[in-house]
Amino acid sequence: MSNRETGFGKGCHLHLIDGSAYIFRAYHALPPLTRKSDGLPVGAVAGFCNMLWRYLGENGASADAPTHAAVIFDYSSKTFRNEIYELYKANRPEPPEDLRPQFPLTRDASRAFNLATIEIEDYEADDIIATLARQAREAGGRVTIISSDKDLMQLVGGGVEMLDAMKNKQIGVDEVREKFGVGPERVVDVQALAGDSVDNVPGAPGIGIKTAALLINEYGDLETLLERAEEIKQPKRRAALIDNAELIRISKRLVLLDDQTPLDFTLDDLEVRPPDEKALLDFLNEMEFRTLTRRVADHFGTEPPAAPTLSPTASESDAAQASTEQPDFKSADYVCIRDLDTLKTWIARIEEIGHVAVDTETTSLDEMRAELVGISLCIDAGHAAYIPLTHRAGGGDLFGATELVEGQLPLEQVLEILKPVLEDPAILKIGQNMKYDAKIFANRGITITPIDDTMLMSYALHGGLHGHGMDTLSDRYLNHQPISIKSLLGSGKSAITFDRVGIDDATRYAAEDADITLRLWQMFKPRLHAAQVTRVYETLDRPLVPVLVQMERSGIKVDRDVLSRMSNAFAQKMAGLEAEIYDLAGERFNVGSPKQLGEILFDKMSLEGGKKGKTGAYATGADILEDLAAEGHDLPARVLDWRQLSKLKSTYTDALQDHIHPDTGRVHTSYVITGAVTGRLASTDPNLQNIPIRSEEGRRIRTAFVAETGHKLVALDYSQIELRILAHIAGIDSLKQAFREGQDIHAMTASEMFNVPMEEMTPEIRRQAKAINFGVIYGISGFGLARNLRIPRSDAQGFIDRYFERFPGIRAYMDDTVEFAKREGRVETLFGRRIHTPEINAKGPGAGFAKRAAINAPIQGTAADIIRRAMIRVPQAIADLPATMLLQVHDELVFEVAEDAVDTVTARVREVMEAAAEPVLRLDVPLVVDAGMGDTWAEAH
DNA sequence: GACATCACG
DNA sequence: GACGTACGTGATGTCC
Repeated sequence: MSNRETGFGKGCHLHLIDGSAYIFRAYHALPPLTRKSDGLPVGAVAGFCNMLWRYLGENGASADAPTHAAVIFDYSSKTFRNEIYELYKANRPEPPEDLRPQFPLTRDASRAFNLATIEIEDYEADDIIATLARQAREAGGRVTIISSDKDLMQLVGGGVEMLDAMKNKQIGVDEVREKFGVGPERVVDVQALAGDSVDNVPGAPGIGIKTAALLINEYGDLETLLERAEEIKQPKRRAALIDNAELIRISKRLVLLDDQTPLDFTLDDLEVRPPDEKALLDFLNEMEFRTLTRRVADHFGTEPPAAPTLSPTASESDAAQASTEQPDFKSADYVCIRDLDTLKTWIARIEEIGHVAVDTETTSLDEMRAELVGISLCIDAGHAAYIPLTHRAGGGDLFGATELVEGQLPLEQVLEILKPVLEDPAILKIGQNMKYDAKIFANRGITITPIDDTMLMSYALHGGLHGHGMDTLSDRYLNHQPISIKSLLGSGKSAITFDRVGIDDATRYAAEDADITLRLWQMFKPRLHAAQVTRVYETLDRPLVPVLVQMERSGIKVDRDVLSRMSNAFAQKMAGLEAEIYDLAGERFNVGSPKQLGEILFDKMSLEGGKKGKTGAYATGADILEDLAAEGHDLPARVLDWRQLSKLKSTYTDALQDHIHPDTGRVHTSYVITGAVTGRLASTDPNLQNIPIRSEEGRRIRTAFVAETGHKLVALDYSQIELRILAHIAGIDSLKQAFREGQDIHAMTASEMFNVPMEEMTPEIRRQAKAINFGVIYGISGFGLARNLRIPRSDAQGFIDRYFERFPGIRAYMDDTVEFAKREGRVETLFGRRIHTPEINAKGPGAGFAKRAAINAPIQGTAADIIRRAMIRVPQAIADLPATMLLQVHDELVFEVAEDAVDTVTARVREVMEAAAEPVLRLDVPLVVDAGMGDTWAEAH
C-alpha cells in the first residue's frame, strides 16, 4: 500500500484522533454554547476546536511531533456489528437534539485545521483506527491514538500508544494491564467475558473484568478457557461459561476490532500539513468563537477577520444576550393571517428556520370535545402570527349558533396546508403543554412531530420549585405578565368560549402565547444541559407525550347502566341511614357537614373529642369516628357508613357517568405529566387513579370498567416496586436477597425484627412489620407509625429503633439524603430526575415535612421513572398486536386486548416492564410484575 | 376559594 | 425541649 522507500516508514509517527469520542466528551464537559447570531448549538464544536488547537500547539514544537495525522469519525450508528448481533449498541440513546447538528460541523472543523478527515460507511471509527495503526506498525512507524476509549486498548503495544488528550495521560501496555488485568493482546478475551452494558455486549452473566482477567490468566486465552470450562471449580462461573459459550464468542467478535477495513487512501495521504491560515480563521469566525479566533490570529500574527456578530458590546452570556437582543413585549409585532399568501410566506420562513412555536386556541379545555378556533405561530421572539379559523359573532340565535365571522381562512384548507409542516421530521414544533395541542391535531388527522415542550423543560429544570404553567413561567423568567384568558372569556356562568372573542383581541392574546413559548424555549433549551437534566427531559418526559395522547384518546369503556344502578342503590341505603342518624341525634341536620356533625357529637351528645387547630372546628375524620364507634356509639358508626356511600355515589357512580363521552361511549381521562413533583403522573377529569378497590363495596365500581366485545382488560402491576428500590438504593443485603429469593418481604422484616422464625409468623406481627416498611418509605416517625398502628408512641419508637438497628443502611440512606438535600437544595432519582426541596432548611414544622418528602422522593420518583420508561417502550413492543394501552395507575398499566392475543400481550408487556430500568440502571433486585385479566377491571386486577 | 374528608398508589 | 408529622395525588361538598 504505502511506498516504504519514500513514504510512511521507520521514523514516522502517526497520530490518530478519535473524533467521535471527543465530540461527545466536549459536549458533556462544556456548557451548552449557542452561536449568537442564530442560536445554532456549537458547544461541542467549540470544545472540539479547542482540543485540536491545543493538540497542534503542544505537538507542533515537540521533538515527538507527528509526521502524519488523521481525525476519524463514526459514519453512522449502524455497522457490520449489527449483523453479528442485532442488539449491539441497542442501548445507546439517540444523541441529544442539540448535538446532532454539530456532527457535520465537527467534520468541517477537522478540515479547517487541515487534518485528514476520515469516515467510512459500515465501519466504526475504531476499526479504521485499528487498520491504520496496523499499517503504520507494519511499516515500522510509531502510532499514537488520541483517545481514552477502552475498546482501543487492544491495539496498544509494538509501537502503538494511546493518549488521553483531555487528561494528558499516556496509555501504554502497563496502563492497559492495570485496567484489564491482562496484556493488550488478551484485552478482547476479557472484554468478551465481561461484556459491556454501554455497548450492549452480552458477555457472560455474573462475570466482570476482575473475574474475567483471573480466568484468562489461568487458562491462557479465551478459546482454551471455553474448551476446558468443565474444569472450573466454582459452579456458578462454570455454568455461566458453559451456558453462554456461544454468546461469549459473539461478544468477542463484537469487541475485536477489524484491522482490515478497506481504505481508499494510503498512510502517505495523511502527512501533516500546516493549517491554512485563512480557511481556519474563516471557519472559527463563522462559528463565532471569538476567543479562539483571536488566539489563532495572534499565532499567525494577523488580525482576526471582522466579527459577524450584531452587537460588539454583547457579552458571551446568554442572559446578557437575551436582554440586549430580544425585543420587549411592548414592541412585539403580532400579525393576523387572513389570506393564503401570507400563510405561505410564514410557512416558507418556518421551513427555512427549522423550528416554530405553535399554540392552538379552542372552545374547551377538554381536548376530546374542543373545537379548533385558531392557531398561532412564532418563529423568533417578538414576531408571531395568529390564524383565526372559526370565530363567531357574539349573541346568536336561541341555541347560540351563529355564522362564522368574515375574513377567516377555511379550517380544512389551513389544516391541509399546515399538516406537512406539523408532520415534517425536520421542523421542530415547540409548545407549552404540547399534549393538549397534539390531541387537538390528532383528532383532525395530524400527528405533530417532532416536538419540544417548555412546560416539560421547566418540569425537568425546576421540579419542586414552582408550577410550570405559562403565566408562572412568563412572569418568573421573562418578567412579563401575559394577557389573562379571564380578561377575554370572563369567568363563572357568564364566561364565553374562545370562538366568541373578537379576532383582534384573540390575535393579541394567541400570538403572545406563541411568542412567550418561543422565548421560554430559547431560555430553557441551553439550561437543560447546564442542569444536567437533558436525559430526563429527552428520555423520560418528552417521549411520554405521544404515548399519553394515544392512551387518552383511546379512553376506557364504561358501562353506564352498572353505574346508574349502583347510584340508585346507594341513594336508597343513604336515605335509610339518614333516617337512623336523625333518630339517634334527635334532630335533622346535614350529615355531610363536618361542622354540624361535630356540634351534634361533641356539644349536644358530649362525647369525648377535641377541637382542631386553625378553624376551631371539631375534627370528625374517619379515624375519630372509628374510635367513637369502637366505644359502642351507634351514630358515628352510621355516619361512617353514610360517608362511604356518599363518597362512592358523588365521586364515582354519579360523576363517572357524566364523563362518558357521547360519541365514544368511553371515559377519557387526562394525565398531567408535571402533576406530581416526584415524577408520578396525575390523572384528572376524571381521576382514574383513585377508583376504589380497598373496600368490597367500592371495588364493585370497577365492574363498570369493561372491555369491548371480543376483548379483555389486562392489568399488570409492579410488585413492591418502592421497597425493592429502597433495598437497592440503601444497599440492604438481606432485603435484596429476600427479593431475589421471592420471599414474603413483610414477613421477613417481621422475622428479622422480632426474632420470630418464618414458620411461626402470625398475621398480626406481619401487619406491624408491613406498616413499618411503608413508614420507612414515607420518612418514618414515631408519631406517624403510632397513629397508623394505633399503638403508644413509645412502642412505635421502639419498633423504629429496632428496625434501624437491624437495617442500619436504611438510616444511613435517610441521613445521607437529608444531608444532600440541605446542601444541594434538591434530591435525585436514580435516573437523574431532580426534585428541589426549597423548604428543607426552613425553621419550624415545614422542615419536618420537607425532610420526609426528601427521603420519599428518590424512592417514589425512581419507581415513577421506571414505569415511564416502560410506557415509552410498550407501544413499540405491542405494535403488531391487537392491543391498546389505556390506563396508568402509578405502578399498574391497563390494556384492552383482543381475546386471542391476551397471552402474547401479557408476556410482552411484562418483559418490557420488568426490564424497564435497563440498560441505564442495573438494579440489585429483580422487578416482578403481576398480571390479571378479565371482562372488567375488577376481574383484571 | 379555603377547608375537611376520603378515594387511590 | 418543643414543635407537630407518616409520602404523593384529585374530587367533592360545605361554608364563608
